[in-house]
Formats: sequence, C-alpha cells, structure tokens
Amino acid sequence: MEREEELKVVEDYMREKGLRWTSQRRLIADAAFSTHDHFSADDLLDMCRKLDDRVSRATVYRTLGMLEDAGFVEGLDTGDGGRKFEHVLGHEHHDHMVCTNCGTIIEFVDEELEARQEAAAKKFGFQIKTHSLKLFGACKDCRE
Amino acid sequence: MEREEELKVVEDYMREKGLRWTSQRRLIADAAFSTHDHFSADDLLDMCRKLDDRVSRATVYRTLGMLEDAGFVEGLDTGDGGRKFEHVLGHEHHDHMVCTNCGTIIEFVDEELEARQEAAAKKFGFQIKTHSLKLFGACKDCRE
DNA sequence: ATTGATGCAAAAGATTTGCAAACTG
DNA sequence: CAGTTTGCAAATCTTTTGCATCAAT
Repeated sequence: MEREEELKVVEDYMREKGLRWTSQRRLIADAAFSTHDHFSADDLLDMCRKLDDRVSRATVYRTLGMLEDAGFVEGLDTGDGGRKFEHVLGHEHHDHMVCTNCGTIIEFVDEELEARQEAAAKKFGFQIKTHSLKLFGACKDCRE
Repeated sequence: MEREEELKVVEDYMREKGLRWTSQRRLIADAAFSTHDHFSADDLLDMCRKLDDRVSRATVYRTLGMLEDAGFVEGLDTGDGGRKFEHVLGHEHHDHMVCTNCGTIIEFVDEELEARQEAAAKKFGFQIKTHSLKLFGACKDCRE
C-alpha cells in the first residue's frame, strides 16, 4: 500500500469518527508510516520535528494513542518500562524477539507456531482473535 | 512445594551467591510466594507492610529484581507502562488465553509450542530468557 | 570489623493532564 | 462561530539511585 493511500485510510477513519484531520496528525501519521522500524514515542517526535518543529510531545502521544486504538500502529513493551511502536497497517502479522540488553527487536514468523496456537486454543474451545508472542533474551551480539 | 521449603530455596540461592539473608528479603519473598495471583511492586509493598512496616519501597524493588533474575518470580508488562509479577517457583510455566469478552484467563502449556519457540530463536542466534505468549479472543462460553 | 543491605528522599524516564490560545469544519 | 485540538509546563506514576546508617557474617 502506498504512503498516500495509507494516509487516506487514516484520514477517512478520523473523519468517520468525527475527529479532525489536522496538520500535526497528518505529519505524525506520515512519520509513523515512513518506516517499518520500531520507534519510541520520542523517536517519532524527532522524526516529526525534522519536518516541522511545530509539533509537541503531547500531541505525538495523543495521536499515537489514536493510531494504536485504530489498529494502524502497534505498541509493544520493551520489558524495561518503555514501549516501541511499529507500523502495522498493510503489513503481515509477525512475532518478536526482544533483546533485553541492547533493545534490538527481531521479527519472525513461524507457521508451525501459529498452527500450534490454534490447536491449543481448540482444546479449550477458545477462539483466537489476535495474539502476542514475545521472546525476551539476548540477541546474537549480546549473548556472552 | 511448601512455603517454608520455597523460602529455603531462596535462602540457599542467596547464600550461594554470597548475598545476605536479611529479614526484609525473607519478608518480601514470603509475601511474593503467599499467592499465585498477579501483583504489582506496590501491592507487594503493601503485603509486606501488613506484616512489618520496616520495609522500604526501594528494598522491595531491589529484592523483586533479584527474585526475578533468579527465576523465582516472573514479571509481565501490563501494557500500560506498569508491570505485574507472579509466583513462579514451584509452579509450572504456562501461557495465557485471555477472553476479551468476560476477562477469563486460561492458563495452558504446550510442549510443542515451547520447542518451536526455541527452534525459531536458534535460527537467529537468539538466546531466550523468558517469553510471553498471550492469545486474545473469546472463551468457549463467550463465542457466539 | 568488614562489607553488603537498607531507608530515605531526590532523581530519572515515560506518559498524561489542565488550561488558554489556535485551528478545523 | 462552536467545539476540537494544540503547546506548554506542571503533574503523575513507576522505578532507580546516592549516600549515610545499620546489620549480617
């Protein structure tokens, strides 16, 4: 999906909800979608300010919250009290390995893993809507 | 495993590491093991203070960190910046299915799932210390 | 006696909030 | 215009840290 197209999706969502499509919301969404790297709220603030320094930290947090609620962006705990976000709109599902030493995040997909989850859920008559799998530990550069 | 026995395990661990077995460490470990419910650092401080109010918040955090490092207690991010801990010593590892309708939490274990995670990590040279798998959806009483 | 552990209060980091001013529909 | 949204700074919340004092070995 093109960047413009993604922004349109967000704009439509906002308008449908009766929310206003302001220049800072557009800027923040644009920055958030500009990469598939994981970014902190502060990283996002920096990205925005490179383009236009009339964006406040508060607005970044407020907008990020909306994007997360809408499912356009996903926040993940880094295990040390912080959170990183990632661009989800238009991207496939994947799980994460989080290095608790350097903070690196590795994305991976394992079909077998997905299948086993379904199997486990079936045993309990549980219907999975979404799931979150995070492996915490040391990445190959940080293990001793 | 009996409570006394669990405390002995912790005491032995501490002594082996050359750490001191103080009255507050015993108190904190005792409180942390008194339940299998999830508790925050603050909850734990309260639990401790009901028994003896000569425990400081700082010591609770410091001790909780050790118990976590030792694998006696496990911390989980609550997604809102906070963390909850749970008694793990003497309890089997398990993952969670969370019913987003009624809030029921089902604990489950699947050996194959555990094995696949290790396999996936190995591919990236990643060393797993802990992991968190949560399935969100509808439990059998809530699915339509 | 040593040396690690504690308590306190201050510091730090991340996120939220109150409010007047600025902007959108 | 009315009602939202913004920026700023102050306020929260959770966790960590410096340091003088206290206690375990």
